[in-house]
Order: sequence, then structure tokens, then C-alpha cells
Amino acid sequence: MSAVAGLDTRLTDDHHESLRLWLRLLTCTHLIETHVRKSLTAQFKTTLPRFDLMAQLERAPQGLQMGELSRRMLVTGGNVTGIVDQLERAGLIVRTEDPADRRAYLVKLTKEGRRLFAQMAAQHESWIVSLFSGIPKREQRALNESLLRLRAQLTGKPS
Amino acid sequence: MSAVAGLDTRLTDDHHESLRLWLRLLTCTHLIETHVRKSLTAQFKTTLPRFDLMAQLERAPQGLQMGELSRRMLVTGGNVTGIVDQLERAGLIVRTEDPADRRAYLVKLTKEGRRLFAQMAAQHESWIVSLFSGIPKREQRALNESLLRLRAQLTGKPS
DNA sequence: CCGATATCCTTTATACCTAAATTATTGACA
DNA sequence: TGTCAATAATTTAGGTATAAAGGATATCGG
Repeated sequence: MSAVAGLDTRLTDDHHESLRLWLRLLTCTHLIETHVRKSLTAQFKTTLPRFDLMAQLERAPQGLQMGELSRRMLVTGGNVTGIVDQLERAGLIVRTEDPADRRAYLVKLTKEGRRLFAQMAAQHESWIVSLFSGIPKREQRALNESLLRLRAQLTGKPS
Repeated sequence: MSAVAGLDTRLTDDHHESLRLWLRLLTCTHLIETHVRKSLTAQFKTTLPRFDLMAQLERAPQGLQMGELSRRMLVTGGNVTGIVDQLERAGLIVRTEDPADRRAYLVKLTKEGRRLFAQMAAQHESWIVSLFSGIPKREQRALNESLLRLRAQLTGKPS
């Protein structure tokens, strides 16, 4: 993450609404991310990027190419190489040959990887639900709607 | 940033509202952050953490201790040491003695730092305004309200 | 079929970021 | 006043991140 987090504690009215919104978005994301990261470290001795990568693979049993992982995780290819190296060393995922393209691998969860991810995912969801527990369901839905529009705006896609 | 970004592209209804909301929050933040970071690199050859640190100092002409910077930026102290080292080497900030505590410094912007920050801040605000331009002001205000509540929830403060 | 070009992945260099250990100074208090 | 826990900053080790460059394979146009 990193960034202008925390900057929104004393904005005055002469700042634009959008700037204030951005800083608040950033602060909230940062706070949640820090909480989840610490929980993952404490309870599973793992990290958020590794959890994220495993989450992608869990939803793609056929396996994913490095480049596809990179696109889905919104990080660069070199970064994926490093995370895959570590997870593979830990026996949680494997690089298998892509029968359709000798340049590429298909990365898949191992049985042990699937087992561990199931445990982590359940905990992860409970952390998140707990963090948002003070916000009424109605308001969460509204937030969700707005963020969906914002994402569409940011990616240029209609959705 | 890093994290479960992008994971929200195909969530099904059996996932909880809170989890979907979190993933969407993360994706939006990540997309904006990446855009801003690239713009800062392209136009000013600087980074988001450096911009952030200078933004903190700009609002505190009397100077800030390293620890105070760390708290405001929501990052660890060791991190601040590194960023301050770089900005000081570039002549944009200075460590000055804290007359009240010989363990601490007061970090301040130099004249050159203030000059450069003014330019960057203007650009930064225009980027943000542009990124949010597709969201009606009314909705931005609503988002802002909700995020304020969320932040209060996350920090445990009433605010 | 062959060469130009694009794609897949890795490597390199640099910067961020955390947690934990370390050094120096402060402040409380017996 | 002397001790000692708390605080301010730095250092260290390890894990993210990016951009840019390089090697291997694919693909497309001729």
C-alpha cells in the first residue's frame, strides 16, 4: 500500500471533495490491510500476497499462467515470479507444463495448498466480517454499489 | 499496497457482503494508487511515499519528529528513516535538532522542498479530481460519509 | 518456410515496508 | 540522586513492489 494515508485527519473545506474522498479511501484500506496482514502472520505465518495468489488459484483448478496471475493480482510479472518461487518451495503450489505453450507454466495448488487455503480463507472472511460489523448491511450495500461504479470508471469498462 | 486486489471480479452470491465490499475497496484503492504513482514518476521522478511525507511536513511548518511522521503516515519508524534519508539527500527536507528532546529531530521542508511540493500537490489534486470525475458529487459525499464511519469503526475512535 | 514482432517468464537494480534488535536519552520514583 | 522502564531513532533481515532488460518460444506476413 503506502501513500497519503492519514492525511485526511485535518482537511479543511477548501479541499475538493474528491481529494478528501481519496485520502479517506486510502486510510480505510490501509487500516484493514494492516489488520489482515498481522492476523495472517500471527495465525498462519504467511503474508497477504501469498494468500492472494493462493486465492486466485483456488478459483482456477485448471491452473493459471504466470501472466494471468499477474493480471488478476494487479502486480507485475517479476513480482509473481518471486511469490510463486516461495509458495512452490513451501510445497503449497506447483508449476506444471502448459501443453499449449512451451513458454508458459500452469501454476496449481497442491493438495496441501488447498487444505491450508481452506483454513485461511475461513479465518480471513471472519476477520473481514468483524471489521465491517459496525456498518449496517444497508450501508454496506450502498458502499458496494458506489465502489462498483468507481471501479468501472477507473478501468474504463462498462460493468 | 499489495493484496487480494482483483479478486472481486467473479464473486458469487454466497460470499458475504462484507468480503465483497473489502475486495472492491482494495481494488479501487489499488487502481488509483497505481495511476498516481505512475504520474508522480513520469512527471516528477518521485514516489508516493516521498510525496506523502512532504505533504505531512507542508502542513506542519514547525517541523515533525520522526515518530510523529510515522504515526501520521501509518508506517513503521524504520520506514520513515529511509524515506527521510532520501529526501534529505535530495535537499528537499532537513533534520534539525529538537530543542526539547536530544533524542529527536524536527524534520522540516527546505525552501526548495516547499517549492517543489506546491507544484506536485496541484498536479496531484487535478489527477484525483479527474479520476473521480465520473462519480456525481452527491454520491461522492455519500461515499465520504460512509468511509468516515468506517474509519471511526476501524480506529475505535468516535469521530 | 523464414524473418520480424510479440508474448511468456525471469533477472536485475532500486525502493518500500515490517518486525525485531540496538543505541541514546528521558523521566519517574524510591 | 541513582536506577530503570519508556521513548526516539536507527539498523538489520526478509518479503513485497516496480521498471527495464534479456532469453526462449509463438505467431503472423510474405
